[in-house]
Amino acid sequence: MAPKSPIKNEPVDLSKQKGCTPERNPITPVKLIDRPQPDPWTPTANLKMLVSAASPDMRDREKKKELFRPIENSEQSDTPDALQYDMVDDSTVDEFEKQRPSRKQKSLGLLCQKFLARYPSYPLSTEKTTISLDEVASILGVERRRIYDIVNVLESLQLVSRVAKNQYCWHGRHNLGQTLKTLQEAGELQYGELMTFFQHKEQDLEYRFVERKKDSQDRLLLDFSEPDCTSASANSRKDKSLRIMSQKFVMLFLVSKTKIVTLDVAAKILIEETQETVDYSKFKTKVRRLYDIANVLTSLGLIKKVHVTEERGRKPAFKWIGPVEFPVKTDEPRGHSPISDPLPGTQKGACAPYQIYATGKQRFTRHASFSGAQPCEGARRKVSSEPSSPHQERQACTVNSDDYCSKMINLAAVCRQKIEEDSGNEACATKPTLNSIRNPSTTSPLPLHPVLGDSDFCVNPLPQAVFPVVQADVPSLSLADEVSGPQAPHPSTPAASKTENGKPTLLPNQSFLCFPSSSLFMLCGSLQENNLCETLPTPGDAGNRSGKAQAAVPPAACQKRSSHKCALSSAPVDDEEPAAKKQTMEQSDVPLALVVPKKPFESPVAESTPRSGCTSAVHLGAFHLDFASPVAPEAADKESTQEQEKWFQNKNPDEPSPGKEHISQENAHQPFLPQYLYVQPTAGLSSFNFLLPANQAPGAVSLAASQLPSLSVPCVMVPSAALASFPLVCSPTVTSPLSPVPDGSFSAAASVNFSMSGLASTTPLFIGTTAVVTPKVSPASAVDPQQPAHPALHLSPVLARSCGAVKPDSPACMGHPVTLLKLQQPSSAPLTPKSIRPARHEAFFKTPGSLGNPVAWKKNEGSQTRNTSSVQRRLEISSTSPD
DNA sequence: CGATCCCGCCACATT
DNA sequence: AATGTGGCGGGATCG
Repeated sequence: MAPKSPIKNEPVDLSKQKGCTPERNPITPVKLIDRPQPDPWTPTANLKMLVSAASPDMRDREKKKELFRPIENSEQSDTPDALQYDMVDDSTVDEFEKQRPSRKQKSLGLLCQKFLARYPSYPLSTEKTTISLDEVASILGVERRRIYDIVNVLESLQLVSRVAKNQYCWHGRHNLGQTLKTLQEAGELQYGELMTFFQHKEQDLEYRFVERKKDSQDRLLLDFSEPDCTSASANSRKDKSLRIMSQKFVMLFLVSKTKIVTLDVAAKILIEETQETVDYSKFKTKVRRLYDIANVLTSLGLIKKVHVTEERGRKPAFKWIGPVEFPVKTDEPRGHSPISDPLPGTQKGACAPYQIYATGKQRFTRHASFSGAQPCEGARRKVSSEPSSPHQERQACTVNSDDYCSKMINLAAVCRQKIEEDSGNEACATKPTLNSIRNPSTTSPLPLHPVLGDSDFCVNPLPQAVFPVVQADVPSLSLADEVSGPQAPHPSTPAASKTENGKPTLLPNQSFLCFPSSSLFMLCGSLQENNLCETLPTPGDAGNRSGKAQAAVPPAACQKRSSHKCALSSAPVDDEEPAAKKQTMEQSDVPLALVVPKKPFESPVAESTPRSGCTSAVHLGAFHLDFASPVAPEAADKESTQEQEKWFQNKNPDEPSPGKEHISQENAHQPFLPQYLYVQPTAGLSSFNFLLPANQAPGAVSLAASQLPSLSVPCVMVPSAALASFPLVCSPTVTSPLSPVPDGSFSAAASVNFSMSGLASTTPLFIGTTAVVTPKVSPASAVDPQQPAHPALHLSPVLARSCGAVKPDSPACMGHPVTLLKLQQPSSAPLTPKSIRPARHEAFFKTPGSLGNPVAWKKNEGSQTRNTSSVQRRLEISSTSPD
């Protein structure tokens, strides 16, 4: 085997440890050749070579479809093949060149495969494999930096853990299921609810993500990190974004119904507050990182590349092919649950180990698992970091509170200002920007986009498919099940169909259900729960309960980790405590979404289609688009890039974009709208456009109750999550109009409402057409981190109340949620979305139309029609109450 | 030309 | 200060 195909060898370089300049000249074959030759071949080296060589080849082959998975077991097997290939290929010099380490050969994905090939997927529990970064780097012939990329991702999934300085401990996939479960739970908690509920789109998801992201993400991260790597926690902030991003990214998949996530969307979601910076460049950077992560995940056989075709075009996306939900959390683990089918390939082995694992320990509580899981590291790091914890924790409750708070505060301040200013004008638009910036920013998908956005949003398509899908998925989760099951069963869909003209599906969407989402529970606290349950038909009480439990649990779990930190985040959550409030507060965001579009679980149909990726994919795409293109109105023409940039950078074309951060505020201030306010979010991606009727003043609040019902529908369309954050003011008038807006109009909506009245307390409302919003942000005034937005679906009642009543301090939150629920349900049929829906739809449609916004609207309309339908729009209201 | 993403500078963290 | 980590984004490749 002499063949050391130089080329290949080169990369490999047995030689040495990092020292070897890996390849500064990758290209030049000569050098390559030289290097390799000189080196003595060690067995390892050969292996390396082989592997490296093979990998590419293999990869190519497989590439066609799936990625790899090949290697795992077999280093050996690969080798042979590799050799052969090499031999053949290499035979000639030319070939060398060819093969020369093309980019592909150097790809992170390939590198990761090589890396993984070195270790058993399911190592014996007893043995512990330590990984030396330097060693691996040298073996694989890459710079250490690259290894970090791989290891960080693996660490996020707990496949490895850092033991010490250059040392990592290989755990293998034993815990993978657990980890994924945990992530799923975490994701659900944070975003999940929405997601679940919302079938449609990911918009929701996105929103949620965005919104919540901050908090939750952080939390999650913390949690994980703590357990695993404490360092993270200890580390400061910066912490390994890659790790965090990886977890978040995975969470997106796990929470996603479709299991398909486009890069755009993911990037948006992941962009955290970043506020200021938000520009396009940031987005690009995020995308780059996602590619890195995706490559590793692909190598792990957890995802695969796919393309989502949208109207506009196809977007790159990734589909989760790893184990899918672990529906039941608890039980599954044990047996082997099948968590799923893991990978298509052979991997099955995994299962076995899995089982074992499960048996072994921790599985009980998922939470526990986390915490328990990593021994080594946790210990180490934690120790270090811990100290401060108490302190932090406290705040933690607030969670990130600092950040949050600050943000909130800022927002509030901004809002106020705006309001004031606006007041002058009258309309008060709030400014989304702030929020957006901070948190949510990322997301806002705006409907407005000329191009995509709306339509996507609207989701025309989705409706049917989506729902079904959702349902299907949802069930898996206990919460979901509960909720959905009971409530919505059929109604929605059918009803929907009826109602709407053409789109039945839409209806479903539109209709909202009240779910007792986990969050709800939380929010409601004990009180709520009951109500909820009652309201909802819930099929199974148990279900509900479970739901609750879950809800409660998860957080706890997350937090659980021994670490204090965890506590922080989770703290509120803990079931134990009565402090429902706290929880609520903290999570407020999350839970909020009370109302959800219904989904008929049961409908078989839906199930059947569940995954239809297409649909979902589409949706996603749409979302993406939105995000991406948020550009919207303004930039429509411009290139995408530019557009994007604009978005990010410019908030509004019209408006000057101030500086980054502040800008948003400024924007808010701006009086723009004569009639409507258009707000673009600065923050990154999200660009939202809001149109608010200027007319109404904040006073609108009045609407409240009475309007509620009606309102819900009409007014606002808020696409992005971002919106959520913003406080909106509705104009009463608008609402009233429920009427007619042409559907076509798009999602965009008009929002309206609210008066935040002042803002003082301001409760921010969010209205999402589709989505929802989670208003985490909302707290305009108060800003508590906690506050939660409640997603009220309906907003109406809630809103009204909240608005009116809203008091920041008061625990309104709790109340709100409840209210909401009631509202919907009140009708006996919660479901009856039908009746409602129609109205809403119209309203929505009309609204926009009526609103007519400027450019944005136009664009939107043109592009799509959002369909009203689509999403149901939910309004969410967040009341922020604060404190 | 857009999608990917390698490469390695450089800042920050840890030792 | 040295070394470990890893954010980040320019710009090369790929398709």
